[in-house]
Amino acid sequence: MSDYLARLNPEQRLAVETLDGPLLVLAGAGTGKTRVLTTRFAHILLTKRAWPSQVLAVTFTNKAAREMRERVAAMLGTPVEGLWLGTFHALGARMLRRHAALAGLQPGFSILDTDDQLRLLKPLMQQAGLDLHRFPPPVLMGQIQRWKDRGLTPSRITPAEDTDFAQGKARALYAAYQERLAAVNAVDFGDLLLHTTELLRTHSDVLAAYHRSLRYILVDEYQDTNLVQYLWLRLLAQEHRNICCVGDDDQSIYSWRGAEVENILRFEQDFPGAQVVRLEANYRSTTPILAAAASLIAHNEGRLGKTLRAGRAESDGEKVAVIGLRDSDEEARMVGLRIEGLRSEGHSLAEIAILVRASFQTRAFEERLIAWAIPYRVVGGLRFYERAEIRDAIAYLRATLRPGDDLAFERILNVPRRGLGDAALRKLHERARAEERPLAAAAEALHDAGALSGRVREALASLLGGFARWRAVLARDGHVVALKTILDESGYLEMLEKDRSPEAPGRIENLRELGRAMAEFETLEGFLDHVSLVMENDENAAGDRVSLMTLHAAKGLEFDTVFLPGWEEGLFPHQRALEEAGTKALEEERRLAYVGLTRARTRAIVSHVGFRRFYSGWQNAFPSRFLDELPAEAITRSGAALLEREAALTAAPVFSAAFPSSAFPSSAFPAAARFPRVRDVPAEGQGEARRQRRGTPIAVGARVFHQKFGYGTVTGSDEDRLDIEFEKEGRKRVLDRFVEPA
DNA sequence: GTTCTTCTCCTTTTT
DNA sequence: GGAGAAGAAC
Repeated sequence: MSDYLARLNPEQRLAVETLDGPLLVLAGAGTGKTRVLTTRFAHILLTKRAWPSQVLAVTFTNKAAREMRERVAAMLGTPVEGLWLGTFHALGARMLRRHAALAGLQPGFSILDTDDQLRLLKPLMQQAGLDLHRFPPPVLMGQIQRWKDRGLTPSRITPAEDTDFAQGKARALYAAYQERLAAVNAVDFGDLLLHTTELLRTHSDVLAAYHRSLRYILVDEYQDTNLVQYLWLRLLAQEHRNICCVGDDDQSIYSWRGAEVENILRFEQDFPGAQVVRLEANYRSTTPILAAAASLIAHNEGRLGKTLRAGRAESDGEKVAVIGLRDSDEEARMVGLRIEGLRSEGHSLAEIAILVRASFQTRAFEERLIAWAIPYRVVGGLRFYERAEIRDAIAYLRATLRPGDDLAFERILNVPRRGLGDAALRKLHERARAEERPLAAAAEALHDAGALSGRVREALASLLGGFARWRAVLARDGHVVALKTILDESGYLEMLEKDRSPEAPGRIENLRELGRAMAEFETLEGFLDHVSLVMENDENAAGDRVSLMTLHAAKGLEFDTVFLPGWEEGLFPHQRALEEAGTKALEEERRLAYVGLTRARTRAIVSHVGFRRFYSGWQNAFPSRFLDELPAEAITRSGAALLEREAALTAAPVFSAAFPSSAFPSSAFPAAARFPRVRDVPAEGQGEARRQRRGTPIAVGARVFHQKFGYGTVTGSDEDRLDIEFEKEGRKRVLDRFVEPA
């Protein structure tokens, strides 16, 4: 027996050695999921069942892909080339480049970011005569994305599915959007899988070729796949059926991004004859932490069912601490103090994490950690390539490389400011549309025709001249030199150098970093793909620092000590989940709590507060229902009684709509039943004066007078606002106290 | 065309 | 509270 197999427990070994036919590995938190995946991969190669190029291994994050690549290489003792290993999107992009023509694209297509997508969509919506205030482009973009997540091309959408947006205009706009994308030779993230799946569906020869070459399929985090990813996998696996999906239905936390837990729940029906292996021995956490997590998640229905059992020898340990505090400032202080304590006991800061529900919570902790000089890093947030200066630089490169890349051209047309504003852009668009040419070509034509005023003409000439030069530099000296030249000659660098804001030096440094990153690529094309698909922001990655991140970002990580602040109704579970009908959203929140607890190896500290800083003011809060779902024997509670008394003493009878009563089933929270839910704490009561003004309510349809706008008719109302159709001024929304009955 | 002011919004965000 | 967008004023 090879020694890499000997290192596995029996269930892990079964998961590695069951190579023929469909296999679902249900891997609970901390049960060695990554080890199983990488060992299985290496096992396939070492037993010569397939060549590296015949295995498809797919993950969700670049990090997971990188880790798998490294660990497989380590097991084989040699770096492996030619693997189909990567994220869904990276692999989709790779396939799509191979068969671009079949999807109506050229192989050099661009991959758009969110900004670009909206820039493309907006004008289409305007052309359709939509009021962009009533119908915000991001909402439509979201609808289109959801369709793409479900593998729906415009032609597959039925009218019945197109009722949510602007009286059924979404489908047509989606079709127009796809046409525009093709016209500028671009795709968005969703397209990487949508086009590829569509292509495999309709070109049996292409599909057959992949069936011949890809003999084994490995899928990580299967519970997070959406429908189009599922379809893609099923198409690729349908011939040989050697598909192994690893996942945990209890850790499905991305349904809002289109993930369908049903994929994992349905696996045995989708792949008849599938075998299922459960990994239940947890090697990560202590008994109390496991008990707390297990008891919590047991409140969810519709699970595939796993029971984590302690796999560690020294698995006894500290109970989970549940701490109630007065307010969120005190919570931050408590966390900071405890971190200080751990540090002085010699614990490494890198083994400590603060996991929050919503990103705004990080700020309070950051302030505290800064004040006490505790090094920390915020994980997540803006990725490197999402920064404005990086996107600008890339837009310059794209526009240089691809003269037809309208979106890139438009992005930098007036960055830095060169007097080419909206008016000039509109002209370019008109010309471009009339002649069906790219913006840059239209610009050239307009310029040559002498149809522009002096200033605009000069600015445009200089920019177009720049592109011509930069193209030559790119061809002659390569992309790194081209970037430097562009940043210099376009005035972009100068703009940043003149910028006195505190961010400016960092931006310049980011651009240098971009140059360094580019140097690692042979071609600009290769680099551009890398930057939109793979590049991440790993500054601050090194060093002994506390990690601060959202629960979502923490999935897959583990720490000795985990702080879980903000376990309060309305925050966690989040208000939106509470308002939703049914229990689906609430169960996802619970899974998020489960993910949080199971990140901890030896110490978990859960906290909740009575008053939380919220936007400008304060809101009072009540302990999360999840706290009641933790078993008494696995936790120690402190501070809760104090908290309740405090709430009783200070609560005032002001009701706010922010936390509807449905959030607080009185059975679960006696305190909540007795006391009002939410109030503004800042006592000096500025809030009151406003509220008392409610005199005679003004009904819809009433004729009213407004000091500034004159006479009008009320067409609608919302809280203390009235929508009024004014005779002179048109429709406006005003505060009710400024109008009087006419 | 740029700059100042006002209004509006505020969960999570693997690629 | 604070960011970002839209509108008004320059």
